[in-house]
Amino acid sequence: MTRWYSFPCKIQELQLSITLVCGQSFRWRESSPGLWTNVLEGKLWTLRQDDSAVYYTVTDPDDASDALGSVTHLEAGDFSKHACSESDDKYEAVLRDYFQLDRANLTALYEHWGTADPNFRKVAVDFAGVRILRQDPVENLFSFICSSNNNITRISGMVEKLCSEYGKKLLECGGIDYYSFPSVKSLAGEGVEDRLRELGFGYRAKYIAQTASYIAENHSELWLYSLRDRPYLEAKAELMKLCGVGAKVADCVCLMSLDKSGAIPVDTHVWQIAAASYMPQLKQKKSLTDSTYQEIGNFFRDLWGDYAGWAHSVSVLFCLQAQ
DNA sequence: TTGTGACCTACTCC
DNA sequence: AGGAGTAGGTCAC
Repeated sequence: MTRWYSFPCKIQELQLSITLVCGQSFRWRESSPGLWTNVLEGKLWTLRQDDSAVYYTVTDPDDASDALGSVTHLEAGDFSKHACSESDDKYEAVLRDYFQLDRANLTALYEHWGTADPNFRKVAVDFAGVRILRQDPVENLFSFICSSNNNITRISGMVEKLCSEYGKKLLECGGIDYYSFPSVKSLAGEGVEDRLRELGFGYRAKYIAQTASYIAENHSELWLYSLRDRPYLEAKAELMKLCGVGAKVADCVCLMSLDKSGAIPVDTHVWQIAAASYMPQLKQKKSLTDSTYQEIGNFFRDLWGDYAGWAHSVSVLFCLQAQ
């Protein structure tokens, strides 16, 4: 029997429907209306929320008693039939960490950004509760190496292939196999580049294989995690030594898995936003140079403050919606 | 330093 | 039907 847990959480602090699919993580699926499913820390999670709480189930493949009780799917009205326990401390701690609920008060941050920036205030109306996730650095890094010059649909498919090809199968549920994200070591194996080429990764196949080999030979996965304890610019410089990791991807990893809340990935959208609404002098620039890249990041950090990277993600949503 | 073009693929548009 | 254009960049001149 699947057990549902819950903890109190206002929608202004966390909106799952936007946060989970706005291009931070490429693995969350809406397995049934209002239910979000993904693998986290080797377990299968399904989340749901209402105005006042987040509800969740966890299936641990190592726990035999769980194996048959997975729920990624509910018929209408099913939810009320499930008993809902208050919470399980260790599971709740995983989610609180992933959503950074104890790190940042989003309501206060929106207030701060809106006060500092009238443009932000307009955006915030439509996009409450958008948070930066605290992702696993390995998954975050390799997913965003896939993102270059690419679209979200294809990126998601590539990440899925990475998992089914090189990850570990955790369990099957509702006819779907769920995998862990591959380790650096498994991506550093023989023939990975050729295989990824076959799977349609294009030139990113080389980036993935080389980056994995480089980390496996010169560092370790722990090294990647340890960048959480280094200053922003140092962590970014380290990441940019990796093949296929330029300024934008490095900033994505800094922001989304290495705790650098001020990192601003300047992609084509951010460049457009900056030129259109904040820095008109950029309109005459033909391309995004290194110095312009830095100039844009510094501008927004100055405007929005320490959590500028978080505010930036909300603004990008507005830009995408406007298209 | 800044500017250009190539790089893989899949999907959209005409 | 099929070619051009493009999508949350990076690397090499």
